[in-house]
Amino acid sequence: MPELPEVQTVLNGLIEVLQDKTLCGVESYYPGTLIIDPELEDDVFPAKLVQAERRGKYIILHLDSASIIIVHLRMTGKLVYEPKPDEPHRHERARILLSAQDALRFIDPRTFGKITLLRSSNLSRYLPELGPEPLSDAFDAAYLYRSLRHRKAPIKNLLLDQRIVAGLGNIYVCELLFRSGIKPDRPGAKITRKDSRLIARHTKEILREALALGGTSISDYRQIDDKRGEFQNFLRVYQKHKCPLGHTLHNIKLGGRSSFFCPICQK
DNA sequence: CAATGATCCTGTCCGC
DNA sequence: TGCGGACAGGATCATT
Repeated sequence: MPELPEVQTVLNGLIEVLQDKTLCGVESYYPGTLIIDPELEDDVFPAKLVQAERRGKYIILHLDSASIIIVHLRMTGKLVYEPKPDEPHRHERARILLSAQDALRFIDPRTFGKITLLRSSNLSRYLPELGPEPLSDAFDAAYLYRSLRHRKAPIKNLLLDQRIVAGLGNIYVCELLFRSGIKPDRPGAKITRKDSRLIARHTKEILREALALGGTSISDYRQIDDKRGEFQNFLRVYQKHKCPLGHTLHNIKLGGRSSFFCPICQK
């Protein structure tokens, strides 16, 4: 459930933690969590972090050894800084080793998360096709209208498609559609120019609000120092029974995801 | 190409 | 009290 605000918050914490640290290696304790590029050079570690960025829900760590670490938290992944880690925790799937015996633990009960270690020049090969960042100028009403006008899938599914816009997940899509007054099952082709403006505006608005509060902590998500985000206190429909006006909410499955909406406020 | 559905996985919750 | 089943969902793959 980490979406753009949660991933960005983790990245911000990671930049703090990795300041002046030397990365010494990666270990994995669960098959499939750590992916190693076959073309990776031999002498990757020790290495310094030279740049850390986020693209959609992917964290991209550029090392000075012409290599990159990509982290994807998926559902339940957590990065936890530990000055003196002992034996791997029950749900610890991998570990990024730092100087002076400290480490970043990758805790992931449901095991969907991935850490990839690759040669820098192969980055495009290891990142899927991703649409524009929702907070960038490229994500505007005109772009959205063009992307949706010939599609008959529900708007909810289309906004979850990372090829259309990168970084949204189930929680924020439910919330931004409520704010936009649009039912989640409306076909993309029925989204007007005016609706596109509402979606673009509310997407940016809600992401900025959530970023300012360190994200939404539902179930497993935590910041790198194990603090919760606070945006869950401002959700209006996700996992709620009534909208802010007191109307009873509906919950339908779209693309296998629960989709909360108000049958009165959303058209 | 577009749309849909299954799949992966385990902690948690619910009903009986 | 215990157990079986439903549920949570991001990305990928298979099918139509």
